[in-house]
Amino acid sequence: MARPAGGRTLTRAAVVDAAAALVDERGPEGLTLAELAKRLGVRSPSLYNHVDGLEGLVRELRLRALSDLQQELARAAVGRSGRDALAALCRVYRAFVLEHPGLYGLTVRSTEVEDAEVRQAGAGVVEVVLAVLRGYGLEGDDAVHATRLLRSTLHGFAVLEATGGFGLELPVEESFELAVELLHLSLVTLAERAGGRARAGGR
Amino acid sequence: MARPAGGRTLTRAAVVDAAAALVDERGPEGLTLAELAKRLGVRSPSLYNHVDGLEGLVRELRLRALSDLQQELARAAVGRSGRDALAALCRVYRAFVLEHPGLYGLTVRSTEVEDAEVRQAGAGVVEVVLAVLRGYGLEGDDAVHATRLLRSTLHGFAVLEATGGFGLELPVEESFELAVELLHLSLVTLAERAGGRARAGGR
DNA sequence: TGACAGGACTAAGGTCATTAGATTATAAAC
DNA sequence: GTTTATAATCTAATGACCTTAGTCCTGTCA
Repeated sequence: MARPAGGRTLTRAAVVDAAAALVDERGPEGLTLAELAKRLGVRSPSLYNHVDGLEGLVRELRLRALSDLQQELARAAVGRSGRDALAALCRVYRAFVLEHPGLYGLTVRSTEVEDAEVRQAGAGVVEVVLAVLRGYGLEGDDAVHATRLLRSTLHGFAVLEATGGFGLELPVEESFELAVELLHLSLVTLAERAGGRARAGGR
Repeated sequence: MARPAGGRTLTRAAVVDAAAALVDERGPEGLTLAELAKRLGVRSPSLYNHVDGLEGLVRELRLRALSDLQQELARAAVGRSGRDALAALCRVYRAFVLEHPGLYGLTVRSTEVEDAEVRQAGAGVVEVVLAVLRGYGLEGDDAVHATRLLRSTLHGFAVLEATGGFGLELPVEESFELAVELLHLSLVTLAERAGGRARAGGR
């Protein structure tokens, strides 16, 4: 049988779906074309008809992760502003990483080559964060600084939690809510300062 | 030649040294026993005399990374307190990750198995952070929450920066200094609240 | 001087990614 | 309805890598 009889053939989306499930289940090490093919009931060379090798597959997963994350963040932020928006954004971010640790982990891998599409997908996520910060009255350089801080905290917290980095008995939930509150405070402070500078004549 | 003539033989430390250099240079993907052996002028099976396979080597590197990081953090924090200590700690943390991205990256890998030694090495790092927080008057649960926040921010910032996650022209340096300042502010706020709760009778 | 232990080697097996070439089912064209 | 083309699958084969088993040499110690 050189081609399946049932009329049904594999599709790129199906491959990426299965790969996403696999990497979340087994981690980055467990993401192999061999195992993926086995799950799809196919031989590994067949995957090359739908995906450009392992590297291409990872790229595909990265794009999907960023796109999904952006979508969820946007849905959480819409209709809210200020502290509400921040809290919703943070919680969704954390939940995403905890639910899709493997997929999210691929996001970070150093982009050796300049990949415009991946970069743009990343920019989409940043855009949502920026929108929330606009609710604090932050613009320009301050907004960029704040975005970096926010992303750093969220990324760091979620990754450390997902990899078991918080080894204590104290509930992680509380730590997270406190972190969000302190972030809110920081953003308010930053916005006030920026406002002060503006009123003083932009110096 | 089944054994080198010069009387000089390989040592575990030499293997780990070379591995650390390799992973910083080529990233986690580039860390292979084959390449490592080549650099050490030896065949790959010979490495098994000094290290327990690739997995054992990674474990060794993880221990070294945590130990080195703890040492550098401790040296930075000693003799300082409060904001000075915090700033020094943060800068050293960031510098460490930027100088040893590959080595540091191994630190995070999910510890599937409960490895007491690795966990203890991680606890050593946490200890230094806790010591700095004590300078803010933070103790108990609050100190743990604060440690989590601090580690999250530092980890997130450094990793995002090291992997090229901050793709803009705005200087990362400024963002970092601002983040440290806002962290300081958050810690002060948290300490004040804790003090207030204590004076109110522990409620 | 002779045994022994440490450390390097060769040989070999297994997993994986990847390429090349053969085969066939579906779909389009006639 | 038959023919042709395309697309997707397969088998076979190569090369990188990790790992184990077993051999051999060198330095040390009794």
